[in-house]
Amino acid sequence: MSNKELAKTYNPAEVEDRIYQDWVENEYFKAVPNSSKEPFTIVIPPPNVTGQLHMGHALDETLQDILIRYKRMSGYNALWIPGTDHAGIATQIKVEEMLRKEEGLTRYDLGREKFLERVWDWKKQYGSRIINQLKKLGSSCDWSRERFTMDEGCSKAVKEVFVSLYNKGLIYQGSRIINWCPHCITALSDAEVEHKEQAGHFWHIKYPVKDSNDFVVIATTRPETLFGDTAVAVNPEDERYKDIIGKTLLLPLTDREIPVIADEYVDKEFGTGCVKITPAHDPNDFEVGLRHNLEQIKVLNDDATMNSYAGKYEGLDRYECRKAMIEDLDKMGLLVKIEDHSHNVGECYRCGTTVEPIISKQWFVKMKPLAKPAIDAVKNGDTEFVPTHFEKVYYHWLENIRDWCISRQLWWGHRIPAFYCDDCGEMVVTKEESAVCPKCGKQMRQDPDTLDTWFSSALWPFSTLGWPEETEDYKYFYPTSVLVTGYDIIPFWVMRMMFSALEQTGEVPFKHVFIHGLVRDSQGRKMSKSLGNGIDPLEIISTYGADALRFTLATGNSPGNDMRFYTERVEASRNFANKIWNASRFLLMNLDIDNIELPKQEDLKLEDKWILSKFNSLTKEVTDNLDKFELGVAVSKLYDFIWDNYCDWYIELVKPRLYEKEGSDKETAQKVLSFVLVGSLKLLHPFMPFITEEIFSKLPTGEKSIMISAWPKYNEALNFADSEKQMQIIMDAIRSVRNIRSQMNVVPSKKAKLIIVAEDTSVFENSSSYFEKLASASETVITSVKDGIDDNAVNVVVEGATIYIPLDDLVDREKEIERLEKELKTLEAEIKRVEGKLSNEGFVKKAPAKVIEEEKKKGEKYAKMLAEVKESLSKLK
RNA sequence: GGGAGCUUAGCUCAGCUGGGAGAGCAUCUGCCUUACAAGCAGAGGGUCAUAGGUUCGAGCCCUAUAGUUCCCACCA
Repeated sequence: MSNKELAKTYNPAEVEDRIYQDWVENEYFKAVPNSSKEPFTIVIPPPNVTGQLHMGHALDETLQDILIRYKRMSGYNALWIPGTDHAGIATQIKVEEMLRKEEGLTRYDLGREKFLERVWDWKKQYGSRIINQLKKLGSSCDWSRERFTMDEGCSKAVKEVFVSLYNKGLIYQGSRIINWCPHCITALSDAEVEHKEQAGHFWHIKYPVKDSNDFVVIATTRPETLFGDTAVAVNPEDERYKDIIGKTLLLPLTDREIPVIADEYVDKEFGTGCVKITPAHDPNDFEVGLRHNLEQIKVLNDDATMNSYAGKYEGLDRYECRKAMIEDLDKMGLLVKIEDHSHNVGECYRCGTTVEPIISKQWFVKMKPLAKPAIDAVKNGDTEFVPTHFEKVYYHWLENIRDWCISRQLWWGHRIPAFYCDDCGEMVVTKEESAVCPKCGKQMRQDPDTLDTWFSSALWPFSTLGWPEETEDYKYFYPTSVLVTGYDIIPFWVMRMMFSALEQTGEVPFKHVFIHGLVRDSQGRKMSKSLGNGIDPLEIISTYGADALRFTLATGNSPGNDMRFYTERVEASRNFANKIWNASRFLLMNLDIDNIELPKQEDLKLEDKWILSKFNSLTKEVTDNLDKFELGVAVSKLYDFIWDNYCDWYIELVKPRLYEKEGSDKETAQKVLSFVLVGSLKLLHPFMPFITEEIFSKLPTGEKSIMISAWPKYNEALNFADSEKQMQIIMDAIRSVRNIRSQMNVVPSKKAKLIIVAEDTSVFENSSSYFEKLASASETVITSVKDGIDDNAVNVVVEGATIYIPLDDLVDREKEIERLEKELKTLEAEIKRVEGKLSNEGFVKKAPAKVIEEEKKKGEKYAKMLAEVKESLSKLK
């Protein structure tokens, strides 16, 4: 196949990898600081190394790549930094699972060091897998800058931030109620706990009063925490329990005695009005405990089995214990009743295990002082959310935030840079690898815990640019331009990047936060492994091509909204790619010019001016939409323009000119076709990079690659409003003729004469070929007089003209009368509406002159058309 | 208990600051017209959730209601 010829259908598999390779080899993705250009920077939301590409990533990366490619073509120094996240818990769980399945080992069998080696092996394998998958999508990341949250630079940033926050008193160690996952055996932050409605029970249990036959009844949803009770509380205002305050209760199943205390916290109306207080296992009880100086008794081991405080139940799992003790309480006559009760239960966001609130010594970030500037930065517009309503979510989180528990009892992650002296108990926080006790000179032991994986993610926008060093990259590319991410991780990530950046760099990390929704299945369900309803983006790419996938994800979707994904939509996208392919194929078959340039103004014919003018405004609109993050709107305008205006109308209109042997008309048509195609390809390139590049390479543009070519600019000289309007009338006329012919069941092969009687014949000047080509006209007469037309000719009325089609032998009189009467009715209704509007005093007084003028024109137009229709009807009858 | 989003054609969704409702798919009719049947031409189909309000004018702004989805929340 010669260089110019294209295959009949577009085959993405044949071109994508080759083109991507080419881009990489030419280093088109690479960005280096250059003070003569304005930077445009995006850092990728780093996918987890555990994962593989799913539809959510595909959407996220597609949107980013569209923005990056658009800005790169627009002359910005566009940098897209790729990378992956070590994903502390997620990865550790995966590797532990693998070890257990394949080798029957636990991490403890291997020991910390060996285990970490295995995780790094895993990371090498899977981290590169996801990077390769990103490339399949066409992502134009600067791969020379690929980062990992645990690489040297990021680790350095983590230590820097930890130490600095610690020194400022913004990081502290303390014993608090935290969320504990007994499966992952680690503390979790509030954000990592998902609350789910669960059907549970209310167990009503008698606590006997000491030296009395009396008892109080408490209601609990977690009876097993009874062993940690150190008081029962009632509301001080509660008349029912006034005289019991201060008395001592015998805690069932134990030999402990606990007091009855009074505390405002208790709601008289809820439950029995008596609350068991378990300071070590409930955040509220913890607070009550502090107020009343109660002992904190922890009854659970790290794996949620009962400890020795549970007496004979020691060693049982929390739920087994619950079952056993309830049976025993029942036997003892202490169980009053069991009520059904649905309540929210916290689950680990990684493994789904029910989380236990447990008192534990952990590291925390003090949030209040950090939250304030982060709120202000959005309030004063330094960072803007798109769409803006997500700012509310953001504010809500930050305004109600509690201290962030950052320590994790995991091995995989950034080790907390705190060191302890086993001899004197001294603690040192330092960036150094090791520490010697400043008091007794002994080698210190590093904190075994690691940091929340989001601690390093929070630094991502600046740690990836070399911070804390004042690198050229950092100075030039920071702050970044836009962050693209799903609304589901605003609290995990966006918020934390905001306050971290403000605290560390004194600047917001990005100017815009572009939020997208979730990709759901065809029934609107979340795609998930357990449901098995996930659609693999790579399979879609191999069947339909990356461009079709990207186009689908970018189309019909507005910022922040979820979208449904189904293959019929991808097929439509693939068909669009094929349409462009064939239009280009057609052009190449008819192209004998060797450069792309605009013809001279005087050579332009009506249709040329029309398409150029349309293209010109398209350029403006698409650019405008992209600047406003309206990617879905932009891409559908491109679709309509290319398919409808360019292919279905313009190409058809100029075909006769192309088939001429030679001449300026032919050459002009070729030039306009090429110019508009190249321009359209450029506008489309961010959305469909591969096919646009492939076609571009076949066209005589003299440029090396579309991805580094210049973005089209609006050009006032190409604004032909009059031609657009004239063409519009002609197109309407053509459609009307087609419509009539179709209604009369006249096949296209049956040509018929057209007589166009126009008020102003210049509107239809030189339009004969259009009608012959597109409206099956055998010949077209354009006249201003209505003489000599067969009374039986079918006619159609358009703005400023009536078109007669002598189809005598073919016409069904009855049908034609019916059609005209219908037409008459609609016109009358229209006129009535316009008249009603114009006779409305309020409208005439208050509406803008432009709108009134338009209505008046419409009225005149309809009146003329109505007269024509009436005349035809009277002739037929 | 708070908060947010959604409700537009049979289905999935667009609709930018208020000025006569659109697309894709599906349906029906006719076309293999030398770029494309993954195509071309034509057609049908919508009291824009409901009820009020503001306005000369509301799918769009305001209020309430219903349905739906999601987020947040320490009522044991």
